[in-house]
Amino acid sequence: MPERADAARNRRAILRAAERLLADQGGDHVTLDRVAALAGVGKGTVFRRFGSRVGLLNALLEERSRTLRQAVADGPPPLGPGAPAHERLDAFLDELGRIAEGNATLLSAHEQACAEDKYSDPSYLFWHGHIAALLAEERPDLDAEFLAHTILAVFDGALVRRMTTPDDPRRFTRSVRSLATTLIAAPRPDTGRRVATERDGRWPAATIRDRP
Amino acid sequence: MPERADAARNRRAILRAAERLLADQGGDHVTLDRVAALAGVGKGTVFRRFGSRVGLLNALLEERSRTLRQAVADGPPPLGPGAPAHERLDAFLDELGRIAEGNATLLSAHEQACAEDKYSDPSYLFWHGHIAALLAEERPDLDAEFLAHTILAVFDGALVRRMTTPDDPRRFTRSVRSLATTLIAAPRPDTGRRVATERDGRWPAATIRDRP
DNA sequence: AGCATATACGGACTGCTGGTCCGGTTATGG
DNA sequence: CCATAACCGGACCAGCAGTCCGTATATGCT
Repeated sequence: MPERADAARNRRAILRAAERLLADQGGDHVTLDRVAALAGVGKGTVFRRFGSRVGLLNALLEERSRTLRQAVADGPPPLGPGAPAHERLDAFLDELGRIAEGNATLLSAHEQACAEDKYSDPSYLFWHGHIAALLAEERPDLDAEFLAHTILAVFDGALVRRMTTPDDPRRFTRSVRSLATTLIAAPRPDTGRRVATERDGRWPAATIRDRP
Repeated sequence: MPERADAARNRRAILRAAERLLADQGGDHVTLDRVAALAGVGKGTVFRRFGSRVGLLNALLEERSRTLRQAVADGPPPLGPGAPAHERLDAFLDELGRIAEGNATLLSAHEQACAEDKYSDPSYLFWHGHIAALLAEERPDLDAEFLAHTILAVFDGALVRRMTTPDDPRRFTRSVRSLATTLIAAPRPDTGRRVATERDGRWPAATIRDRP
C-alpha cells in the first residue's frame, strides 16, 4: 500500500508552504512551526513526512533538480550520454547554474542546515560523481575528484545571490562554466613530480589544533 | 583607558575555554553557556567581550591567522611583497592551507554561524582581496574576483577534514596549491567573445523562484 | 453498507539555544 | 582612601528542532 491519500495531500501542502515561506520571507524564517501552520497541518505531520528540517529542504531541492538529474542520466545529448565530455560538462553546469540562480535562498538554507554531512548527501554525491567522471574523461591527468568538489563548492547560496543581478542574471553560471572550461584547457603540468618547496614546514603549526 | 585588567583576563579565559571545547567536543558543542561555564565567567561577560557567537568564533579564527595576515602585508618575500605574484600566491596558499588543516572544526563552526554575511567578513575580504590581486597581476585576462571566491570556497571545514588524514596530512593544501597553479597556467582563452550556445534558455526556469 | 485496523493526525511538551538586562561588585585614577 | 566608571554574573526571554501519544480517519474486506 503506497501512501494514504491524505498523507499525499499533506506532503504537497507542506512543500508548497515551505516554498512560499522561502520566497516571501528569508530562508531562516522557514521554521517547522511556521511551515506547519501555513500548510494547515500539525507539526508532527511535517516530521513524519520529511524526518527533519534538513529532510524537508532536501525534498524541496530534489524536486527542483529531478528533471536535470534524469536528463543527465538518460536524456539526449549534450546533457545525457553521447556527447563529448567537455560538452556534457558545459551543458550540465549551464543547467545546474540556472537552478542555483533560481533558488539561491533555498541553497543557503540547505547549506546551513546540512553543515557537516553535506558530502554524504545523495544529491551531492550524484552531482559530484557526474562532474568528476566528465572531468576525468577529458583530463585524466588532473585531480578530478578534488576539482569536482571545487566546482560544487562555488555553488554557495550567498555567492550566487551576490552575483545574480537583474541586469546580468546569468553571471554566476557564466563564471562557473568558464571556470570548468579553463580547467579543462589547462596545459599538462610539466610532470607529476611533487616539488618540495623551501617553505614546507617552515611555519610552526597552530599551537592548539582541534580534533587531532 | 585601554581595558581593565579583569576584563583582559576574562577575554583570554573565554578564548581558551572556547578552544578547549572546540578541540574536545565537536564544533556544535561550543555553546555560549558552556564556554562561559568552562571559562568560569558569566554568560553576559562572553557577550560583552565578543558581541555574539559569531564574534567569538571570529576572534578565535583571527587569533590563529593574525601572523599570516601580517606576513602577507609586511613580511619578507615570498609571503610578503617583493616576490613574483605566482610565488606569493603559492606561499600564501601553503600557509592558509596549513591553518585550515589545523583548524577544520573551527572552520566548520564559523561557516555555519556566519552563513549569510560570510562575504562581508573583514577577514574574508582580506584573503579575497589578496588572492584576487595576485591572480589579476599574473593573469589579467581571467576573472580574478570570481576565481578568488572559488579558491576560498574550497576552504570548507568539512572538506578539509575529509581530505586530511594522518598518513597524508597536507593533501588538502597540495590540492589547493595545484588548483591555483593550474589556473595560472591555463592558456589564454581564444578570445573574450561570449558564445551563445544552443542551450541558452532551453529549459524552463523553476516555476517558483525565491527572492526575485 | 458497515466494520476493523493500520495509518496518519495535531499540538502540547521538552530541552536547548543565542541573546538581553540589571542590581550588585570591583578595579582604577586622583 | 574614595568616587565612579567599568565590569560582572546569572536569571530571564523568545524561539528553535524534534518527540510523543491520545484521537481521528482512510482504506480494504466482508
